[in-house]
Amino acid sequence: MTNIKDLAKMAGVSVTTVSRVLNNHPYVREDKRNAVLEAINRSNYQPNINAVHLSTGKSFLVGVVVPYIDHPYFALLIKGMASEALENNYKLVLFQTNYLETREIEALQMLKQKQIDALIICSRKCSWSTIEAYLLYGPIILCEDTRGKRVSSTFVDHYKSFMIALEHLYQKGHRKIGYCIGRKSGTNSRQRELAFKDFVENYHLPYEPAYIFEHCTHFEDGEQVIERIQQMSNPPSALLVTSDEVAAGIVTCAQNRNISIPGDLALLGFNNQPIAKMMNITTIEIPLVDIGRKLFLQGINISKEAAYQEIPVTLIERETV
Amino acid sequence: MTNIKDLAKMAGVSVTTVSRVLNNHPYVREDKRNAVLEAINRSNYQPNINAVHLSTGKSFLVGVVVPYIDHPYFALLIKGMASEALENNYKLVLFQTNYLETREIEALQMLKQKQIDALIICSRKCSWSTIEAYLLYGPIILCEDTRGKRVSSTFVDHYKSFMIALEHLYQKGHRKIGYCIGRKSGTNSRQRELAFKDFVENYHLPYEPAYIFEHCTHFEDGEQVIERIQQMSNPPSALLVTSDEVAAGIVTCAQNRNISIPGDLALLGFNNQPIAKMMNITTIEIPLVDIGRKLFLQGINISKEAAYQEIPVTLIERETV
DNA sequence: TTGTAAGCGTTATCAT
DNA sequence: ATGATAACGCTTACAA
Repeated sequence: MTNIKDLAKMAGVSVTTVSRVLNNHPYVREDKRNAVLEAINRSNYQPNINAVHLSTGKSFLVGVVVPYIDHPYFALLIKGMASEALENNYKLVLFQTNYLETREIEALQMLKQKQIDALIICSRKCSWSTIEAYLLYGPIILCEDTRGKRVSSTFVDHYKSFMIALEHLYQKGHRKIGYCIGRKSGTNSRQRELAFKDFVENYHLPYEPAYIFEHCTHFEDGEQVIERIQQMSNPPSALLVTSDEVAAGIVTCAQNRNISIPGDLALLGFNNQPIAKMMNITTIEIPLVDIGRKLFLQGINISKEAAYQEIPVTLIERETV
Repeated sequence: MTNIKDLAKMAGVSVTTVSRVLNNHPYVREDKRNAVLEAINRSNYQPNINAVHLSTGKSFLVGVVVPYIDHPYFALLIKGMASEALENNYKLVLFQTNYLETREIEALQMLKQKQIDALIICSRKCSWSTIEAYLLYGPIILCEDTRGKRVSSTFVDHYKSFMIALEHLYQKGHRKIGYCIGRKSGTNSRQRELAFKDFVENYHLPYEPAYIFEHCTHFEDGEQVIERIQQMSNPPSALLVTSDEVAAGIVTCAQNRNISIPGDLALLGFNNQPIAKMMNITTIEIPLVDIGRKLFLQGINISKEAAYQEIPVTLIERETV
């Protein structure tokens, strides 16, 4: 493997000069520059990036923490980050955690070890104080409302968006409303639960815990929802579904069992994924790809101040409500 | 940032000794070891991994090239690799290429630059000779049949599996068979096309180019397939669909338009994804997560010889054929 | 068992 | 404009 020293020898210049032409620095005479360039070509030279990293203290790697990669929500977020990474010459290091705290900490450690320049946490299990302890070592960006804290974030106000959705259902005459969610813990989930409680209280509706369906993340999870609803003596008439993917699964399963949508059950999805359009699912659009881009940009922007970007959502009416 | 030198000073030993306890080497007296350990605790020390990499020439990073991350086929492959990476203390660097050759080359460059220890290419656009040129710099693993070439691979014989599927359809009485595929180029696709041609020839069936549907990768692509079929005067009676996701989309769209499955159109999917089970889709099971694991292991195994692992597939009969 | 010192391949500082 | 040389933080002969 030829290195910068070899090049210097071949071109009859110093390593400094080689480094200069490599990095497009000024102050190098044309003939020397050419000599170096030629040496580079002849030798099939490639810089050892680890050496560069050690020397510069940067890695051009950004870590991304997601619970699951094989979930459209996160896949879309990643998509946005990946495209922005490409434009800025960064690479993404992926951490799939399955919501295991130890794996999140591994990612945090990599930040501390300087193997990554920044860490974007799309959804977390670990406590706030854990994260805080690592803030010292590099930017950590979150995809949840962090206003008031010393970390940047791009997020949607899930309280607000849930409220929009609930109000819409109410307008359409629904009084027995439930919702499907991935997990009950987590900042975003708690925001939604709060919205739900406030809504129910506001309109003097009964709070019905059985109307909350957990573990709804994939298409196929729709089946359980339908099953449980069918067993209920007093089932909900409408469901907020925090992922279009799951909403699509519910629609499909409902069709198979001759449950009419929205007649017997109204459905309001989230994200406005392509599948929602195809299946005509009413949904709350969340520009995930765009959020991904913004998250990434926050990660590589070295402004000391924490920034908080709230992303607005919009209701898209289709045929399931 | 405290470094190994500081530790040495604090513990009153040499850097070598510190390095030894850091790496669990033998030959270090208990009291010195403890002194170092204590210094580590006191100082909140964390090794700079880039320095380690430069020194050792290893990065414990493995690159993964996929065209799209937000596609279940690749997501499942990645899932397998990620879990194996975890067990072996490696991290994954993801390259989403969208089948752009330049992006594949970027990944190859990172191998050359030693930023990654190995590169796993799940699906490629670039030519064989391009890959060959980079073989020199580190292991490159492919997810396609590479027998006869000097690269390792884990793959399914798509010719064989397509043949199994086609035969099954034939047995069930189908004579007008078509198939849906992501893209027509690519090693795997060509294998399938070959199988299709041989099959058709074997049974003296007409080769009907219109029965081949390209650009079928996501659920929502099912809609176009149905649309095109409805416009045909002589539509196929059965379809091989190279992703269950798409098959599910076709089923859904068919239901909406009162097309009976398998009555009007039989469907045979691939992969046996969860969605196939839920929607009762007959499919060819391909153990993608397992393939992902094996690919990863090949990447980090430093045997000089190329290894070729063929993964068998099995037909799972359900209700769409 | 321990330590000195030479790498690893760059970039950055500082003379010249 | 150019080049020594130190620095980055670690591992690893080699010596003791």
